[in-house]
Amino acid sequence: MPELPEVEVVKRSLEKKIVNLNIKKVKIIDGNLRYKVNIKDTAKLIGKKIKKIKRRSKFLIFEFERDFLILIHFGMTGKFFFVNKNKKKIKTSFYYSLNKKKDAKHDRIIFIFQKNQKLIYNDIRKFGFIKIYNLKDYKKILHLKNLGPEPLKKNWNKQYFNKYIFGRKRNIKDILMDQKCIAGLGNIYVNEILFESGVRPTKKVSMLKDLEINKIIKNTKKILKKSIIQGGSSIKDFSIDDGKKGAFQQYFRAYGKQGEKCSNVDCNTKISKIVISNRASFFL
DNA sequence: AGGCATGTTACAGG
DNA sequence: ACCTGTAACATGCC
Repeated sequence: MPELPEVEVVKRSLEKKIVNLNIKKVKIIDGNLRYKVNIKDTAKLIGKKIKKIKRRSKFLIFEFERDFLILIHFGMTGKFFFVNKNKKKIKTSFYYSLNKKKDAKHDRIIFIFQKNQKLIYNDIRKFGFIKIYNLKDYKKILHLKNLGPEPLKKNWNKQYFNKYIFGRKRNIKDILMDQKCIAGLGNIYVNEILFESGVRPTKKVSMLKDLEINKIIKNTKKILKKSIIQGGSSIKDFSIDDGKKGAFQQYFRAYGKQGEKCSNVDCNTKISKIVISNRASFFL
């Protein structure tokens, strides 16, 4: 799925397209996402205007006037297409085939606005979800309740991290993947952050040196910021506005690089791949 | 054919 | 109650 940088890029793209548009109709083609989407729920949105789009971790939040909000998670393969007034279809996310017919096969939910503008939620594997909540229940949303700090905010810092890992026995990779510790990282960025920091993913958090912790904190921010500027990563194919592609994948130093020579100066070691907690991990 | 894939969460056991 | 590890979800690609 989209990790934090990709979701942020989608958020910025959608802000320019759908804020202040009124929902005229919601079409459910296949509501069997991670959580069932019902007509009864989507009917509440008819006639409502999207006032604001927010991001928390890998979640997107559309806020409507007064009463409702929708919470969106892309799972592994969720994405949006926006169809504008000229019927031009613009993808705002990643991971799809180059075959348009195949693509349309996975359109799941369609939000229709005035003048035939549409926002299409497309999801191959259907791990993603769209949930509707009352705005007043914001604080009760379980998905958001237990999330750790945003990596780009000040509360992702050494003091917090030291406190979090104190007494824990897990390895650093699992800890960074854990959304309760830090929200928004996934397998790709955790691999990149640890590689950049020179810390093996298998290292127990109790064994981390002060210097390593500093590097991990600093590189989290550095790598995520750079990726957002680059328009996120595109593993399959990814375009934001007007078919521009995310470009951060060309800066990957670890993810998917098994067997390749390390990119550090004067380093001839090949990158190896192992599986940790069922996820591929790349390191020296 | 079998393994793998950018993720979350329900559940079981300590 | 907290901490940790594992399986499950659905689909396509190599």
